[in-house]
Amino acid sequence: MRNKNTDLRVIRTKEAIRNALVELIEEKGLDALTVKEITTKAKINRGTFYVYYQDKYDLVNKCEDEFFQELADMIIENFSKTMNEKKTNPSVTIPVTLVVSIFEHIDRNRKFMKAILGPKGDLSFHTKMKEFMWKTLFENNKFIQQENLLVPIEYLISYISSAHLGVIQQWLNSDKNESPQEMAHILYTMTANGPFYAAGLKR
Amino acid sequence: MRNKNTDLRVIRTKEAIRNALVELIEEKGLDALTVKEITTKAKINRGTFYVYYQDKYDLVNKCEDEFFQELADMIIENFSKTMNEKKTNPSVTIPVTLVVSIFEHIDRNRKFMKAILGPKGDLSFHTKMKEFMWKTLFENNKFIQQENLLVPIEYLISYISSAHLGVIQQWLNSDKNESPQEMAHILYTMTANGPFYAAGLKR
DNA sequence: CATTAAAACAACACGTTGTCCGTTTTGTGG
DNA sequence: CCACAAAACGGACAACGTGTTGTTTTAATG
Repeated sequence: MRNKNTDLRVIRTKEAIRNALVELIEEKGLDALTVKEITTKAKINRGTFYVYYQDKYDLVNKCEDEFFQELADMIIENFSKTMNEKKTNPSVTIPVTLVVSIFEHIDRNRKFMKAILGPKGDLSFHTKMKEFMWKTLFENNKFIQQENLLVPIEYLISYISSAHLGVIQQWLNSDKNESPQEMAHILYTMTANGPFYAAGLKR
Repeated sequence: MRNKNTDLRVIRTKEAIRNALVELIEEKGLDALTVKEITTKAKINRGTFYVYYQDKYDLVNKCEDEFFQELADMIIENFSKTMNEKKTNPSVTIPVTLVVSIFEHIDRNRKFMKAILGPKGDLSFHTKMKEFMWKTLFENNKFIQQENLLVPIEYLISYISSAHLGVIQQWLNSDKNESPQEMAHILYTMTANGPFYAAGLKR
């Protein structure tokens, strides 16, 4: 019995397709690129593309889903690891190490992320990212007490998740390449104390 | 000599095209819709579309540019008006009334804005909005002193503009319909004191 | 009501799409 | 190392949207 997932030809073809996709998104945008262009750049037969994907949107969705699956797996692993560290060093806080891990995972997929989150990328991925951040960072915790809120919760959610996504996009486009640790600290400074504080307008 | 801008047929045709565009963005998204679908829904001949627009992207760009032009005009008017009020009542602050006016202008174009900023809208418009907000709110002012910054300025910019855009999107999708005044206050609370403060986590 | 521009109509070549074939190449398990 | 299943190929197909053009019909305006 042969295995589709280990056949080198399959791996090679799929990789070529995905690399071509990322390049073409950067070059001319997801909307404008065609299946024909993908297969030409990937140097494969156009018919072969349709063996693995229905169309270009099926392709990007599968890439995106894969990213989120790995991210979710990583977070579960990170969570249990942090809990163990907490036993010996109780000062470790989960959210901080979690944010660092998320930035590390984004960094591992930097090319893809830069393309898909860039100005010619996939709008629906933005929404997926915001939803994912919200679910992961705020679901199942007791940080937010409804009765203490000074603003409607849906605006608080939108504010934080959009702000974080915006910072991630900026990070991907910057050349300075701050470390995941630095990025987590930057985000914490602005979210905990407010952008005005971070701008030096308040104390 | 006939005037293209007053001929009722021209006005009717252009309006039908733009209404059809908004509806189709909501229905199936900007990427997926075709010129043929626009003209069918607008009940005009497909050839007529090309008299006024090169393609669907030319159409959305012209709609977007029109929105920004009106917004810019409104802001200039609002600015001089606020300066006059300031003479009799010095407590009036420019940024607050400006944000209120911006929300009012978005509200006047609510259908279009909801579609174009929605999950199937135009990604490049998001960028345009962030750039516009930044230019309008922070250009030519001395709010931010570089030397006082606790985080790199580009991340501060990205954080604030993305957060604000996210709140606007949430507002467009909500049914509760907060007033522009309420929205300006909500945004101020979160930006001045920070999201954590707005969440009741700090004092 | 006559004038004249706008809109409708029809037909065109062109490119992409998605889906077929049958054929050739190639990696893998025995 | 070899046989073979599977993968990749090359080509063909109808269907569809695109952008353009030339002609006819319609309707706003003075």
